[in-house]
Amino acid sequence: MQLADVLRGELGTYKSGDYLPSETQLAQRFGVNRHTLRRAVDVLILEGRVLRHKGRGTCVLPTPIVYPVNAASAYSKTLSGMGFRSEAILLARRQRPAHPDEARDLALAPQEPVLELQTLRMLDEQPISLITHCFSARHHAALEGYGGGSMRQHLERKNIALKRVSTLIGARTPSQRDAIRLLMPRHTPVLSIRTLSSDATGKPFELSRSVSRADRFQYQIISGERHED
Amino acid sequence: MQLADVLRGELGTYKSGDYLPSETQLAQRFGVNRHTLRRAVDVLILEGRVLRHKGRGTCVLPTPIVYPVNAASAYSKTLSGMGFRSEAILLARRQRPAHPDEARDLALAPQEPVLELQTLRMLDEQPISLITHCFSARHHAALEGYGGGSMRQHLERKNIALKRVSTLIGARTPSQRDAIRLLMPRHTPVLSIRTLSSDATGKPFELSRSVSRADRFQYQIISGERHED
DNA sequence: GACTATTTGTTCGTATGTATA
DNA sequence: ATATACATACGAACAAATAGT
Repeated sequence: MQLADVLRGELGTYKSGDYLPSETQLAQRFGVNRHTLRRAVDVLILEGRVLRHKGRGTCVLPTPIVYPVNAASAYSKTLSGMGFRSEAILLARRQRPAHPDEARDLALAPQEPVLELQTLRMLDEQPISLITHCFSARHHAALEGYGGGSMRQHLERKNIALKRVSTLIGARTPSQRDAIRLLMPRHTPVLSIRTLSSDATGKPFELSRSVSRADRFQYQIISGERHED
Repeated sequence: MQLADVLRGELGTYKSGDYLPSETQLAQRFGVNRHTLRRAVDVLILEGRVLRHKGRGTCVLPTPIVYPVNAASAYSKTLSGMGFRSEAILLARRQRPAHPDEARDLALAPQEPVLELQTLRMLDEQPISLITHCFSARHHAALEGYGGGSMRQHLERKNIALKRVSTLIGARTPSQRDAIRLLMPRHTPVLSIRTLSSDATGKPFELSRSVSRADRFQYQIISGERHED
């Protein structure tokens, strides 16, 4: 822990992307065994400050900034208002049969086809959230033109106004796939948010599941306002 | 990882509270070095399944169950309605000068005294949340009789109806103190929730900060209803 | 209370495998 | 093809906490 403290203090002398001196060199410099040094670096990895690459070295990660995200408005609007470049990239679009719980929440027949869109939300060039939107395939026309950007804005252009019905917020460590796509260590917690939204008629329309880096993302709710996206 | 899988599979053969065979014995049985065995056990510790005690051994923890908590009503009510014994224990009560951000949120003069109450919320004998309530010391009379149980109910008996103003939800790993009080490993994420509530006149009254085991607690928001505790 | 055996905690030395440049 | 750097494993020793005598 002492060694980890020293190393953590020295991280500021590197630029993000820099590689630390090799384990052998650092171990020699501090007069400890390479194992001992590795265990100290393990702490920094658990904290998400550095990343080890076999055969290459240990590189320094950018210090994350925490962005509070207001639940009352769309992601993009809040964030761009704060002067950050917000971007949403469409990663995948596919059609598949609904899972039992999806069918229940979206009021579909079991196995009825759903349209699944997966987007990656970036903030200041840094991945923040991985969002999976799930709609009944009946609505595929409304989602035809979507190729990234704000999902809510896109639906508004199609004259569909969504209203949040329920939100479930939890935290966990990311799956390996999620960790890779969010460029984060597996040991750093993520906020996992699941929302169900209905259209103007009150019928369930969209089920969204998102995974967000908790070290860069906080969920804010201002009461009195309605929270939508 | 292979060894960890084997060990995890065998955990079912122990009762919670049992101690595993010693590291030397297990290492010998699997034909690996003690280090290797320790690294496998590290995985189970990270998963929160076992706990190591120096000089004593490695004991098996009870498998946690996840209880969804509806944010729209008081903790206690929702949970007791589900048939779980919910309990809130008063850990500490003290008066101290307000921190700058507390003074800001509660609209106090800098350094003005605040009353801090810390409670531990248990569910089925298991610690779930650690809550720090913070009030202006001017309200000490209203909190005189409180010795545990639902804070909201207590204030209602004093004719104080709180209204949630804002909620900020994040996730992180617990501090050592928090991990100890929640009887959880430091590597398992916690939900950290910060709320500001005002009284009927709209003046800020209570600032609460809570830390909850994310493996046993989820935050649910049902729209349309007001979310209060 | 002192002593001893047991068990986990930590560090070192050494060797070998594997990915990368 | 080679050197470098991280990944993994083994063996040994000692420290520190615990439990029992």
